[in-house]
Amino acid sequence: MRAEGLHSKLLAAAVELASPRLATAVPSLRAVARACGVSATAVYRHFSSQSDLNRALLMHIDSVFIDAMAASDDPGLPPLKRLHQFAHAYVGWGTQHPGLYQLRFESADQLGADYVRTEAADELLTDVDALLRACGAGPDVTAEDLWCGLHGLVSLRVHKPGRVWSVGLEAQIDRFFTLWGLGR
Amino acid sequence: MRAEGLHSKLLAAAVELASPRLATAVPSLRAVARACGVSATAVYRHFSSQSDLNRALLMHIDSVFIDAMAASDDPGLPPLKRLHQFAHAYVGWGTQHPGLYQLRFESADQLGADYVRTEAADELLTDVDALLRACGAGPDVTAEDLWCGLHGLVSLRVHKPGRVWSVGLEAQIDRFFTLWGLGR
DNA sequence: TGTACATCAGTGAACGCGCGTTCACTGATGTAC
DNA sequence: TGTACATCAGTGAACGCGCGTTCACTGATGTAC
Repeated sequence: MRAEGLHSKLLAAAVELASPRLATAVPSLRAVARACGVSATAVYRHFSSQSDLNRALLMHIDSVFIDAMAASDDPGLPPLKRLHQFAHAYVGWGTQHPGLYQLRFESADQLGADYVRTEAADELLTDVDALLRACGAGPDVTAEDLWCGLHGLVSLRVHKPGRVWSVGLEAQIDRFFTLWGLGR
Repeated sequence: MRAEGLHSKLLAAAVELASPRLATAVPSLRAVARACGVSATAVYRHFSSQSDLNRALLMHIDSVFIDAMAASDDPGLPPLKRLHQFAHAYVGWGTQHPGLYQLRFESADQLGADYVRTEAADELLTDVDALLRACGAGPDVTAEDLWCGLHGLVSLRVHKPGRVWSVGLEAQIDRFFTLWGLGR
């Protein structure tokens, strides 16, 4: 097994363990090793401690998230269309990877501060804000507001899986946009 | 020590342990016993198992939440005023008891389904919906939408305590209301 | 009123578990001469 | 090309920890006669 091989295998296993609904916290070091069919001590060849592994996991999740957002964007499209696509991609990513979403947006600060490099996410917010301006959104609609709104949608759906909602998720997003004066 | 005494002391200790930011999960049975200055086995006189204690804790948190909402309401006020008060009370409760908020709205389903009796919360939603109608809110603004929006505000603030927001929490609530056509 | 007894809320020791971490080790790979 | 050696990614045994849970127990309180 090549050195690089196990390193990324461990990270991938950690992501896979954290991904589904079940994950209430970061996966244990031993669980990650087990998932790779490797002894617990082998992990220490690649990460100096559990918190080092956690840090790597959270950074990895962050880049997975950023990549998903970037992949959903097409700068050639009109701003309003791009905004809609961002929103749906954000909500889609969250609901498809509830465990990762939870770790990225609802746990990182508990697991230890400054785990997540926030520059990329902040850039994203700046970009979205520019799109909002380009769409002629009112001064009282910021990327932060949009983020809060979308987060609320994702978070509640993810945490109340049994609940029956009176309106579909996609439709609810569109309704938010309409209220913000950003209807289709 | 009277029997009833320890029972509620344990519950109160569990709430206190869960309340602050630190709480990443439900407090352990031993930690609760320790906080009451009592042996771990004493807990079994009052709760049949850890999950029984958890269930009681979550139900207790739910009633604390419902009580806080009820206390903030004054049926004598005009509907719009009542809506505003509900919103601020909801967000205030969440940010003042982040650990409880997290357990009530972002963990319950992970800890074991049907822990929380949802009737009271559903009633609350129904009441809020009635208030929205009474305020002449558009058909595309439901209590669910309001809940999602407010939850997004609370959740992100609670989970990103270090983040600097471009607008204060109270102002952001009012901005949401304005967008919904429910300005002051 | 005093004695015998049942009740029951508490105790402390012990269990097996998964955890993070350490330690001395093994054995394959790569390099120096 | 062959031999000696260093490197280093892996192993398994062991540690101490906090956890939930069990067990036999103690000692105060309340009741029956």
